[in-house]
Amino acid sequence: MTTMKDVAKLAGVSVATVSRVLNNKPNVSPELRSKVLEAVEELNYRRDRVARSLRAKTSLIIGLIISDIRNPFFTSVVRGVEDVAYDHGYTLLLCNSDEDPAKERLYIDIMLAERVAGVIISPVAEVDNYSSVLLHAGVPVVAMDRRMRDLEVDTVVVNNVEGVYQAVCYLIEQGHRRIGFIGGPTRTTTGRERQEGYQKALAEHGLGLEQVLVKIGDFKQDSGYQMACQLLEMDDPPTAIFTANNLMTLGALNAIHEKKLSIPQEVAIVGFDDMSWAQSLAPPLTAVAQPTYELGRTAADLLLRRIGDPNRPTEQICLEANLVVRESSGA
Amino acid sequence: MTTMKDVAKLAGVSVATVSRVLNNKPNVSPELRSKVLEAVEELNYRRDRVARSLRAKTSLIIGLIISDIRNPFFTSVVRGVEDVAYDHGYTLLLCNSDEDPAKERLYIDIMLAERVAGVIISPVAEVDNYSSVLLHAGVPVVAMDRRMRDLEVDTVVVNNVEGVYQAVCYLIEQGHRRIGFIGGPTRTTTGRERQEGYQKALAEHGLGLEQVLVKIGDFKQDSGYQMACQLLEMDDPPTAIFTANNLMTLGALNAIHEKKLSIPQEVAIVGFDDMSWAQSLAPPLTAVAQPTYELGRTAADLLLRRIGDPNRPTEQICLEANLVVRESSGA
DNA sequence: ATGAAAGCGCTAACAG
DNA sequence: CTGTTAGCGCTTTCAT
Repeated sequence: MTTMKDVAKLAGVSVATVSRVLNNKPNVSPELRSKVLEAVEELNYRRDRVARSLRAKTSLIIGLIISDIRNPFFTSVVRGVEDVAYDHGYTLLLCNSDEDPAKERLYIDIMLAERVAGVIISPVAEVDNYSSVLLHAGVPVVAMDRRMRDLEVDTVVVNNVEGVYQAVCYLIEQGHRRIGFIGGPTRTTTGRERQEGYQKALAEHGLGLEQVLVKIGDFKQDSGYQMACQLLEMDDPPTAIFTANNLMTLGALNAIHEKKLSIPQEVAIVGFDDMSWAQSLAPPLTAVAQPTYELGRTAADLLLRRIGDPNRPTEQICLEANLVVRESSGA
Repeated sequence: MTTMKDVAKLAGVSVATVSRVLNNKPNVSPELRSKVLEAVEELNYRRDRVARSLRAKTSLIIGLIISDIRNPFFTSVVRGVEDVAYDHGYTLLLCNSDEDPAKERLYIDIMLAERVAGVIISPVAEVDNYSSVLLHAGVPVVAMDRRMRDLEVDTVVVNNVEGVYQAVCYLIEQGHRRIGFIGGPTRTTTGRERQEGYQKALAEHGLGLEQVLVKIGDFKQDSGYQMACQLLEMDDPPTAIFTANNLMTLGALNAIHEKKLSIPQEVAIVGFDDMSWAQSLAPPLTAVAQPTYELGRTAADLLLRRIGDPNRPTEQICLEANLVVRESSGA
């Protein structure tokens, strides 16, 4: 492995000069600069990022802590983050908290130990967030998809309330009066805000909130299935169901198919999060589309901007979601 | 930030002893060990992984280079890798080569610069692989999903030939004689092997290979759509189509739906890779299921074993795929 | 504008 | 069994 010392020797300069050139610092004469660059080329020198990180007290790594890497929603988000990071020379340290606070904590400690340049996190819970240790250590943090309470951080989320509100209004306009809701954990802002959108739509149309129609799942496929079964097995089942994320939608669809109910005639369904296969479903799924890739890009942008200027005021960005009407919601 | 020096001072020992305790080295008396542990606890000390990496010449990071993070196939694979890595204290440096050799190269250089403990890669191409520089630098490498030629590395792949063979045989048994094939890039082993399975099935049933029925895409959704359109617009279109990965299957389905052809009556379809939404499609999709999560776990296992013993003979593992028959392939 | 030199926090000889 | 010490490769004062 060639080091800066080798480069310096070949170029006939000091290591300090090599470092200056490599970091695009001023105060290097053009001649020496090109000499160094030549030597770098000739030796095929690759700067050691670990040594750089130790000395500079920060790395070229961005930590990304998400709650379920298997969810296609996050996949697209990760891609957005990666694209921006790549353009700026950063690489991603990917962590899967798996909705587990202990795992999230451990990963946050690792972020610190790896001296990452910053962290983008989709927090497991809204409060009691261990992310504060990152902030105290001076590590930039961006909350993505889910907000964090009591913590002054840059944030980018989707307008969940409005997205669900639109969808449920649409169902009501289609004539539905009993609309089941399969939500996510209330410890997350996404879980609570989506439920809020549901309640808002009902209230504005003078429909009472029936607690029995509200089921809370865990954003995973199986809970969508379980909750849908509960709804459909009621004496007076809902004529429509809204599912608060993509995986639970899939689970609910399985339940509906299993019971051989026709969509949307016997039960209509609208899901949060539009996926690439939504239009190939039977029937094509009406869904609330969120700008997933943009969410990732925006989070990375916010982080990079804060890394560049740690003292700028924090920013809260809310991206809009929009309803894509297909056939599962009724004619 | 507290350092080992602080811990040593509080525990009344030398930094060497602290290091020994933290690394579970022998030759430390139980008393000192517990004293150190106490001090670590009290100071809430977190070892600096960067300094450790610089000195130890290796990090606790595993590099993961895949070709498309947005493909749900890789998502599940990543999860498998992550689970194993997490259990062993490693974290993942995630890189998305995007099927771009230049990006793959750049990421490989970064792996070296970050002194990763090892790299799991799903190579963009079978030959001319830059991964050799990793090997030369002594960095353990595992090829995953796709093989690398001319390079002696641990490898874990899926039995593509057999998987496709089964599927195409099934279609033939259903009475199909003209079966279209939408394949992947021939620079990848997955692309070539899946085509091989198709040809093998035809040959064994005495059916000639019609080049006009073989279309090569790029494993992305749009190419599945384009190629399916080409097939369906022929004067004498195939009565069945096999698509060589999940995204192209989605694209082909869109083409079929657009042309209002009924599945499987007017055209049957079978895809490679079984996804969670396959059974919710219209009609439920017959697919070749690969053990994606297991693929990731196995790759991580192989890598960890090589890190533990760099001189062990390389291992080639082939996981089996199996056909899941649903309705899209005909009665 | 350039170079010499002092560490960043840790591990691993080496010495005792 | 324990401590002292010499770096790992780089960035960054501080002189010049």
